[in-house]
Amino acid sequence: MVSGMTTTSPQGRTELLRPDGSPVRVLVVDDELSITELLSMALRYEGWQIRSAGDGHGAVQAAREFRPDAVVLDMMLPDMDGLSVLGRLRRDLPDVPVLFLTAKDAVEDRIAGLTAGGDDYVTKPFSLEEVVARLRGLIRRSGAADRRSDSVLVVGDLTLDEDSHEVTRGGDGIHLTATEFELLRFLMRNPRRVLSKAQILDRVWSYDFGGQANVVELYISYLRRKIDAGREPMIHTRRGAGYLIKPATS
Amino acid sequence: MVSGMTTTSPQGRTELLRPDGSPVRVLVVDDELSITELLSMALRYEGWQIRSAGDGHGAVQAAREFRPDAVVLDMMLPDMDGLSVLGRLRRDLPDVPVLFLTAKDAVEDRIAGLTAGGDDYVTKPFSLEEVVARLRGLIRRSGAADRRSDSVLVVGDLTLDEDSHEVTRGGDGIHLTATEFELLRFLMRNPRRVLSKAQILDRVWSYDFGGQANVVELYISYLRRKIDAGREPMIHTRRGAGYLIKPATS
DNA sequence: TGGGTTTCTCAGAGAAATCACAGCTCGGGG
DNA sequence: CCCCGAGCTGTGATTTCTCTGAGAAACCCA
Repeated sequence: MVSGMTTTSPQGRTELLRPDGSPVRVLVVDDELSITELLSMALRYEGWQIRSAGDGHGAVQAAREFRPDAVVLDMMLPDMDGLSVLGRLRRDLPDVPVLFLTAKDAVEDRIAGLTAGGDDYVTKPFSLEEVVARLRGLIRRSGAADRRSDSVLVVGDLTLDEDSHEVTRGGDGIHLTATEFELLRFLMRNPRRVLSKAQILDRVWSYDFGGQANVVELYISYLRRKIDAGREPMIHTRRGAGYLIKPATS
Repeated sequence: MVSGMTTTSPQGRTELLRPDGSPVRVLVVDDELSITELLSMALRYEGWQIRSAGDGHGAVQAAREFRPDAVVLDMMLPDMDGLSVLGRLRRDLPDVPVLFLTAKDAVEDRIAGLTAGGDDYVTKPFSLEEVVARLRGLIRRSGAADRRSDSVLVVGDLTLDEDSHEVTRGGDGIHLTATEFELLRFLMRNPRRVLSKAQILDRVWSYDFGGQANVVELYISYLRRKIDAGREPMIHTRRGAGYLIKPATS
């Protein structure tokens, strides 16, 4: 394995690697076990190496020995407030990018200041696609990952830019809402693979979504109107199994 | 012998092996003995090494010493809830993929996040083919077995892709329904082997199927129309014994 | 606060898949 | 050569799945 290249995950997605070819390391800090579990699972699936901590002190200690390339940090920890944790993390790892997890009603301007340095944040409850995407962005921009693997997904004549959120089909710009964008990104990250409605719901909707399963059908319908409208369809239904996206010409 | 390759079993099926050539290990956890029995038998038949447990504590202990490559976990256990079991399993085996078994009507009540990490689930009552297929997928993707073993079954000029659910014969795409797909997959995983109607019924239909036995004949008929239509037949009847599939040229 | 946008529920229409049933075919033993 | 039982397949009823319109509620930005 050549050092610092991108390789292909079992899903056929490209994954980030460090310059020496070892997997990217991410530290997950949250006091709710179910959240660290959820995130660890999802991030491991990206091919990353994960360590988790349940409080501020654990986080600082773990950071010191694990030396992560990125940190996911809940702002509400039992023992220390988020800013203190951040300060101590930065003492050991000055350049590590941090993805903050905050409650929806948290003070926005506080966060705004924090993310000024290139960090980012998501509000709870989040969707896994969102967390993974932001984290990928942070790691990519921090330079921890070697290849400036580009942020554009391409399937056939359809493109999706994860940075600018621009989507085009056959050169024409297409406006998508946030949810539509997340759904399309998930599909495009798994081209030619059947994704069940349950999988989609798990990845694209927030982990506490308790609604009707047919939102997936609904959003697939929206996407088709925008992406496939009057063209060779790229989004296909596998009745009883799920949906998949693939280039029109095949 | 290259490490992590696939090899051919005495039956002619390709089976997953661990990098060191030893059989894949699977832990089955369910409190209903009939279910663990059923699964153990089916999975042993795959050439895998099986251990089973009837409750959460047993599962955790078994995982610790057996060190399985995958776990089949019923979400309804007498002593602990599924998430706790999962948490403890993950503490010892951070990367082990898990196939969850859930009641059909429990689907709404939050499977959330379960499939998030690349794990998967099936609802009870399940068909054995479904369980085996998902488990194979999980193990393949987890990297416990050879990563390059792709997901395409080939018999003669007939191919079946377990990821995209695409089926082709002589290069032509063929559309199959969910049940037809499962049936063909079972046949193709046992090429040149006679499979009795009872075996087929047991593997492809749910274990609580109570219908007429001639559904198998019916679906064989459907399959023939689609894959043998006007070609050298690949699906053959062994009167009084069952059916088998084999390459046309032989 | 107010209007446009987005998300989501609900429900009905329509399509597709599954399966029971029944009559027909075919192969092989006597 | 006939008969019987196993296997095949057409018909159609029923169930299940999917799509989508309509509208309510939440949200966002000015």
